[in-house]
Order: sequence, then structure tokens, then C-alpha cells
Amino acid sequence: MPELPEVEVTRRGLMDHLPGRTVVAITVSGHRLRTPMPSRSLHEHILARRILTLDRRAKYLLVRMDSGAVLVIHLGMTGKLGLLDGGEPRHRHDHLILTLDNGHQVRLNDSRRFGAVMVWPAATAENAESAFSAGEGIEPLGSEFTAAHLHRLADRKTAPVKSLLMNGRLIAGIGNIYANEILFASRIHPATPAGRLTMADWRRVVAESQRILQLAIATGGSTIADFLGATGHPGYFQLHFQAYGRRHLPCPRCGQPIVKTSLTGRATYFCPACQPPP
DNA sequence: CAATATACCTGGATGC
DNA sequence: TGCATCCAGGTATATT
Repeated sequence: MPELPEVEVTRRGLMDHLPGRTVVAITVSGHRLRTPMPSRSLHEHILARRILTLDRRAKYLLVRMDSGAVLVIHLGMTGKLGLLDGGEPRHRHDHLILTLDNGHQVRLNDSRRFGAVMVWPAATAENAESAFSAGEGIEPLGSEFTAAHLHRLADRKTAPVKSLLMNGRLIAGIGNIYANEILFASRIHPATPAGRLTMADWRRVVAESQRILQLAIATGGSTIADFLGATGHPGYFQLHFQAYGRRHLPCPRCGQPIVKTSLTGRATYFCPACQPPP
């Protein structure tokens, strides 16, 4: 579910309520997510600690504790972080529950269990974070995200430009929905070999990525099945979709029916007229 | 090294 | 209504 905008919306929602709070109880489900739930580390390094702030890197949320330890949460495909009053019954697929000193709870609910929870203990957190961050791509809303940089990244690459946009080791946070939307707005066919894009193409990709991701954040992210921000509000960016999920519907620009294909195993939507094949 | 396949899971939609 | 099948926002690993 969640790509960069949904994770950022979640982060902002939690920022209003978590900093300053102390974690007074931790409950985990018996299940493993993409990685085993680090129950021991959670109790050793997160329990009884105060939350300082929350950051985001790629699609990961970093919850920074006053001890210097960091709780890292990834939402996978179906993960949601919700803020609850507390006292509510445990729900199916609640895999991590942090109870705060004001009685409220933060719950990670993830039916498909593709999410992940990790803990970086204070003693090694700096190294862990550098290593982690080095493995993630550049931030689309950061200063490194320039046409020149992308042009260099794509040099001589024959993989489809859509795959490059979605390759988290090169570019962080762009998943299937936003890759489709960005390429539609940039008028670039998703299957175009990445190395064939011109500087002018990349300038459009940069501008449209920033515009679309920021608009998505401002509208609360995309709610397709059941994404809710931390405060329980749905997102509305799906109302702005121009291509994603619109097979057979008219292209908002020229009226031709949107086509759906599969690229690298992912659903791919585009307008055959506005995004001519390479 | 790059492209592709597969695996991890549940649940909703669709079709018979 | 029941059952089988397909599909889904992500990512790591193995295999060509």
C-alpha cells in the first residue's frame, strides 16, 4: 500500500502525538513480518524510553528515542500505523502495539505481513543508520534529485524507465502507483529504456515527481483499499489518478482509452497516444 | 551486472 | 452459496 506519500502522511500524523511520550508497554503478535519481530530488542531498547521525534527515509519510518536508539518501521504492502485511544480490543493483524504514558496506543496492523520492524540500539545506531541509508536511493524530494543526477544514473541502462523509478536502491519511495502517475504526467512511455531518456525528459520527470508526491502528501496520500493516516483519516489522492487503475477509461488529456499492461511483473497503465512507445 | 522468477502472506474481487 | 482463481500499494533472494 504505502509509498513515500503515505509513509510521510503517517509520519506527520504521528508527529502531533508521539514526541515527548514514553513507551510504557509493548505487545507483539506471535507472527513474524518480513523479518522476525525483534521482541527482545524492543523490550531492551524501546520500552520505558521517551520518543524524541520521527523521521522518514525512503518508505521507512524512524522513531528516535531519547536514549539514541531507533525503532524502524516499514509498512510493506498492507501495513497501517494507527493511533488509538487505548483499551480497544486487539485487532486481527495487530502485530506491534506500543502503549504510551498517556494511555494511547500506536498499533501496526499488517494483514499480509510484508512489513518490517527493526531496532537499532543506541550504541550502534549511528553505524546502523549510515549503512541502511547508504543502501537506499536518493530522496525524490531532496536536493540530489536532479535531472543531471538521474541522467547519470540511467546512463546505458536498458531496463524500462518505470523499473528504474521503482528501484529503491537508486531512487527511494516511488512505488507502482506513483511511477505510473509520474510517467503519465511526464509523457514518457513506461517501457522506454532508461538510458534513452534525454535531459529534457529527466527534467520533466523531476518536476512531475516533486509535484505529484507533494500533492499526494498534501491530500493525505492515496486510499485504495483501506489506507488510513495515523489519525484515522483516509487519503484523497486517488481522486487525482490520471492513469493508475484507469484501464479503458479515457485519458484525461486526449480521451484515448488508457491501456493496462504488465512490466517487470507490475500493473502498468499509460496512454498510448500521450506516451508513445519508444 | 542485468533481467527475470520466486517467495513471503492475506483478503477482496471476479468468474464458474 | 461455494469454491477456484487472480490480483494487490513492497522487497529480498535466487536463478537465468
